[in-house]
Amino acid sequence: MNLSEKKREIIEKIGVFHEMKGFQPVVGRIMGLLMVAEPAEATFEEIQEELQVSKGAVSTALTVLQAKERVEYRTKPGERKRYFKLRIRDWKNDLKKEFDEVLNMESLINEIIELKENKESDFCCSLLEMKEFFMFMKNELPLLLKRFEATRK
Amino acid sequence: MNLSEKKREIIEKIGVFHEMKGFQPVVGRIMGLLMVAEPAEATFEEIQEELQVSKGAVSTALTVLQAKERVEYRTKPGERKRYFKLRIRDWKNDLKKEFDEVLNMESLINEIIELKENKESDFCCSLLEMKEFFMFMKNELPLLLKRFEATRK
DNA sequence: TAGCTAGTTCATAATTTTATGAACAAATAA
DNA sequence: TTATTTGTTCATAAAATTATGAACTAGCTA
Repeated sequence: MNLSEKKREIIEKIGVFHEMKGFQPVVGRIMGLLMVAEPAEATFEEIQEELQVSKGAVSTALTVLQAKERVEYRTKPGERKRYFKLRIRDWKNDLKKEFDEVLNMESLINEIIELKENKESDFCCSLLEMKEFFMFMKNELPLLLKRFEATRK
Repeated sequence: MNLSEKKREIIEKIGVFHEMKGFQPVVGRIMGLLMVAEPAEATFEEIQEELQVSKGAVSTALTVLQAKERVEYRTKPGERKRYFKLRIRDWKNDLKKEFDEVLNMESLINEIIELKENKESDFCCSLLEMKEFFMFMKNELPLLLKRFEATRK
């Protein structure tokens, strides 16, 4: 493999980025590695050597990544090694999931509003405004995605 | 204070929600408490009693929340106690910050693309498409916010 | 059959995060 | 002045997360 210093830095950066999203450190680093690797795949052994972590850690992380549908593998004829790669072509679906998650906050906000005895308070007015914003976004985000796709034809 | 069972449940729910965003447990619970409290504020002591945590934990968490501009306090004449409350009226600014953060991914994607020797690969094409999507969103999200505000007049 | 290769599993160790509580500070009250 | 209230700070404890490495499995290969 033998990556450049620059690539190693970016792996760390991508790693931290994914840690912020709740992934374990090794999981994030693997995503980073598969981002900068060229071609964009790596074997179990290459991952282990490049990231300097134990077999167990690599195995666990790859299991997580496959369960979350972020990584898949192919094999080559006559070889038993697996070549792991990011399912990056699914990025639009992942994004839709993220949108949904954020927008599910609307139902949480609703629960809070329902509990409030005084719905006229400043606080409650802000909550209502937030709720309306999320309803608005729920509508608009899919339209935005469609418009983006239209620009790509 | 003496909150209902339902409110305690929602505090936990909001707490977990914020843990997912990288906040410490107590920090998340305090945001939850200040969401459901009526009126929407609480003293140091009330927070400590309601959440059953130590003074140190409350103090540290409130420092974090104030540093991140999520919480502020007021005092009442003749009282030394502070009444902490969420700066919920700033929610639109917080949202803008979150938008920016997500969209900063564009520069990270760019760094990766620049490093690639073969820019014709399937992987690189997906990266380029992602990059274009984030550029598109960078443009459209502020417009969307404006349109939302227009509906509120 | 025995010996590799390519991983998986899991008890335990190392590390990091989070919470505690005692000692302290600063302001007010008595 | 001394006591009380309202917190803060920080060393240490407790808990949770993460990584290790040895033992294992399953499929080839010789």
